[in-house]
Amino acid sequence: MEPNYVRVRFAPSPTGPLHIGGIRTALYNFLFARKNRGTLILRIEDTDQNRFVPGAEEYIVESLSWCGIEFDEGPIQGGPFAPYRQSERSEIYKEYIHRLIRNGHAYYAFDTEAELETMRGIARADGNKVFQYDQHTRKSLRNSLALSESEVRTLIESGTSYVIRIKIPENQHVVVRDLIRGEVVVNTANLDDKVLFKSDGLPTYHLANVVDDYLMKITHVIRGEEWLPSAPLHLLLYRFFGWEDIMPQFAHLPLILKPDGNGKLSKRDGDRLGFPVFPMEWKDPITGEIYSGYRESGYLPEAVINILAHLGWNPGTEQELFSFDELIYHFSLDRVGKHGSKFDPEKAKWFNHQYMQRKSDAQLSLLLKPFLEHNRVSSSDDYISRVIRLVKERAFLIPDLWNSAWFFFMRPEHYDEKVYQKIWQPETSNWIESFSLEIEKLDKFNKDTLYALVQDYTLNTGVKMGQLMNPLRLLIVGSNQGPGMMELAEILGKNEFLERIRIGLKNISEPEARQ
RNA sequence: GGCCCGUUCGUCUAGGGGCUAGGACGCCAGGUUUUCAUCCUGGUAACAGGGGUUCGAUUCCCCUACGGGCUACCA
Repeated sequence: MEPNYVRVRFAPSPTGPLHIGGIRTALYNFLFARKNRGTLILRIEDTDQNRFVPGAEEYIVESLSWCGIEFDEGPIQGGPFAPYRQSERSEIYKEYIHRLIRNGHAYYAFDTEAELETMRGIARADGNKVFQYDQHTRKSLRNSLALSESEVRTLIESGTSYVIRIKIPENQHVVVRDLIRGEVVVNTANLDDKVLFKSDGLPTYHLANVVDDYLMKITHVIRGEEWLPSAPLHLLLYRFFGWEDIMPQFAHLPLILKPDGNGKLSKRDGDRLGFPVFPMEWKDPITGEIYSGYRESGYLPEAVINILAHLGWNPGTEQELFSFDELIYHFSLDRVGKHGSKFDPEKAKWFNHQYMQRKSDAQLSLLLKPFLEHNRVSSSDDYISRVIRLVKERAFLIPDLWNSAWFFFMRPEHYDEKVYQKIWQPETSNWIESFSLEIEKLDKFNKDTLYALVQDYTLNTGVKMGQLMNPLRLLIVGSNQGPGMMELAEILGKNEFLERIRIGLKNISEPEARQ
């Protein structure tokens, strides 16, 4: 492997669906890898069997793939450092944890959950303090540092369950160099003796992460800011293993925050505030709850990627819209900000609108077709393209394509009551009737001939443009919406146009035909 | 509570010792349009506060306030 080769990993835990914060972390890793012609690895961190959620790993893989984030190594594609699922690597961690014990950097702790809970209670009672298992308290607890060697041996041999904790050194300054934040200095007096190895025989995140990043030759750890507080612990582990000079560089990303109020974005925010927080719809296998996704809401993956890319990073120019390749070209860790950003659902929609406009008519037609099928209507490709051309600029999300074009494929089933009340006058029916008689006489029916006809009619009768056109629209589409009448009429064709007028005129006076 | 990180328009952000503090979303007002949208033009709006350093600080330093993260045999 070349000395400056970049290897990064995205390491989710399959405890549920990945929300857009996780997607963004994956995206930045992806962009960084591609930018530096490096390797991107997917590693599944499933060392907590209690939090395993069926379907979560598949969900993660599929949503990343929907976003266009492809991995070079991982559980599916394999690779030289397989396996890429931590649950399949448990033997490896045992070897390393014992190395730490032999070197005096880790120790056995036999304290039960109940005992620790008691300690927490005592600390709380004493001025609302928080109990910490650390250099100040470990000597009075049940562990191999406080107990005699024979006591420890007896405990282990009798099958007493234990965890293995790191022995944090006393009063040292640990300096973590972060690509985004600069130097972060922490005194070990504030660090606790984190559990490295659980009583179930599996490592915790801290150990597994460091060991795997080392074994997989990771060069840069790009992860969320929630990991910054444990970075000193990780650095200490690298040091104890003797890997400090080859350990990866760290980059802790600022978090994505709720649009309203405070705190980091969480899974419930989406449906509470009316926007998706997940890339794809997710059904909770236990509660059956459904969380909406960007894909199902009608966002384009390239728009989602762009939205996410700009949440925390900016190119330093005024360019806002990027293709995937442009993103790769421009991306750089030193243009990632330090502070969290609130997610703005409105701007997300605007981004999607921009990307919709950049699609070709053929591409948009493809996006419209499922709606046609769903409504059991069909049309020629040419007809669909003409419709698309007329309505595309109104589409912010994919379903808007159908919502603003359905009347090209179906007749209205009812007429908007409010619009009717507003525009329908006693004379209206007569005007429309006489006007449609004129239309019938038309040899060539298109937007130009129709417009000329309208001009003549209004001129000759004194009926105002709006007095004719608005009611006409109501009869044709059932509301006051839609593209220009002439274009609309031309696409519909003379027969369909007149037919809708006939049906409409017959029905609209019936109150039950209006809604 | 403790430790750590952060703070430019409502939001996403650019900028950086001397600028009319720039852009985008939103919002408001005009224009285009027979409608609703789109679109175009314009407008509104920000350097958290207090001390330093300096000829000069929004920019550098300190303090405070506020916000965020972490504080599990979860990641």
